[in-house]
Amino acid sequence: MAKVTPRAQDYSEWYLDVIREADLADYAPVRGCIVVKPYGWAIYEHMREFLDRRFKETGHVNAAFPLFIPLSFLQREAQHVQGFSPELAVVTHGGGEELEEPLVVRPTSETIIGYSYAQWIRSYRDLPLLINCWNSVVRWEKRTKPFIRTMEFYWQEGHTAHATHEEALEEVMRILDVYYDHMRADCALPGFRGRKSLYERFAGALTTYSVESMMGDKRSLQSCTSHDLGQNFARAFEIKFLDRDNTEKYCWTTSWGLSWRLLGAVIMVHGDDQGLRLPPKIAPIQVVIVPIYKTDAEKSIVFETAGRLFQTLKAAGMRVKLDDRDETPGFKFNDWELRGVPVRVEVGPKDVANGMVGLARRDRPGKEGKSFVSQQGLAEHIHTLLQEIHQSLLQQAEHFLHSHIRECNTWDEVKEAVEDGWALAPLADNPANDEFIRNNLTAKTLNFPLDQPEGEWTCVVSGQRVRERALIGKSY
RNA sequence: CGGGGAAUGGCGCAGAUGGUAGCGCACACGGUUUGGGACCGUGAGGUCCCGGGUUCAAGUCCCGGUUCCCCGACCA
Repeated sequence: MAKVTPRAQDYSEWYLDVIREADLADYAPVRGCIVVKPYGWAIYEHMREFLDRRFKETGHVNAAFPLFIPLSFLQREAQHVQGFSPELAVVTHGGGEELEEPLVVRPTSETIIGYSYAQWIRSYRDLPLLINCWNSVVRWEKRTKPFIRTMEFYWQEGHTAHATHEEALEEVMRILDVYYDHMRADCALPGFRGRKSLYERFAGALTTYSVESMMGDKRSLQSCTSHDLGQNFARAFEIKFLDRDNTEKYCWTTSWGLSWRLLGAVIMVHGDDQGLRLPPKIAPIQVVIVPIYKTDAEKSIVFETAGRLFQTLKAAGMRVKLDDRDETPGFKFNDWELRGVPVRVEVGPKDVANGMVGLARRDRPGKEGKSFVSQQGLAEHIHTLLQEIHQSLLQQAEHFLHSHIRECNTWDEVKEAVEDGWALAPLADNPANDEFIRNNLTAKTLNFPLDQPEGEWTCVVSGQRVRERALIGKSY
């Protein structure tokens, strides 16, 4: 009766099965694109609300910029165009006529936003300019996977301009922390903040920072990025300001993004053989109440209690659903487990008589996660339980992550480590080393974690003395 | 973009040797059920991925294309 391929049997099949069975998304009739169904979108919406709040708390405002970008804009920044050219969707015709200048469907908006910023910014008083956009972008990807890599994907992209490099750097790190906190506090996803290697940095950036997450198959997912763009885009788009000293200077800009791929990470990190396991904060339904009855008489008393509990939990601010479908309890249990609902409340005739309810927590399988508790104080109880479930999911993921990272000091150790996780190894930040890794392993440099042990070691590739270790692993 | 699989009802699949499609689940209706994916009966649902070709006849054979999955290269 299993509808979901066991995770251990075929991780990729399992992932696709969960997406289908939990009703998150469908394939679209266009290659590499997906249709996100209401349940999947609801999760994304919650993630978005939390992030948006954090952006606003740190002084950012939202705005919108065009989907189409003149091709020439992309070409103004040499590295940028080189990096993105292979994956551009280009519009050459409109209204039945060939366009004078092709329009690019935005792969990211640095260029078109740079154009506006150049017009908006005149004085140091206009800085910093802190804008975020919720939109979708298009990249002509060769190989796609729902949520993880789609040709069109929804995300947010932040773009800021500052008077000094120091301020820009502060912004880059502030956002990296916003992402990191969002991942942990809202999505129960641990990860490593770090600097991308020069080889892996964003096309056009001075430095790129990322959070790397470990999926259930021990491959890495770059969950988000925050870029120090230096003055590269400011020079390309003439984003200048008159400083206090009455001299004209180029701005220092940043950009940063987090996409719906993070939802893919939530599925991959927390899901199990029963299906999805959602962190309570982003679960569209946090508590489901399943009534249990045989006769009509039982039905009516059970529903009376279930309805009352529903109102109580709702009034306590929880997203709760009373499942009144005409299905057997067993069916409903499995159904909601598949959809990852964190807490299930079971109300049967015995419970009504005893003033109790059955409680099942999704983070623990089977009987282990089941208990019976009093209807008195149920809201408080579940409120605490939801927090516990969040912590438990985070801890499980963290344990998995840390137990699959190995400190390595030689190339042979790295080679072995990436077969079952990530290596943390001394590495010189030189593109030649990245290429060596990519050419000799099916792994790559993930990032140089911000938290580094003190010391000096020998680079596992070049033999140089270095003071930094990099995470190396297979990745999506 | 290279290599390998695959495409048949919503989902999962079966359809040697060519003869005009079937099963399980899901769906609709009726009844019996309901504390871990209930059962019986009745019923509805299919351009067999698309386009050509071979043939009296194509889900099946041939050619071309599209999409999906896996492994690489490339990228959030």
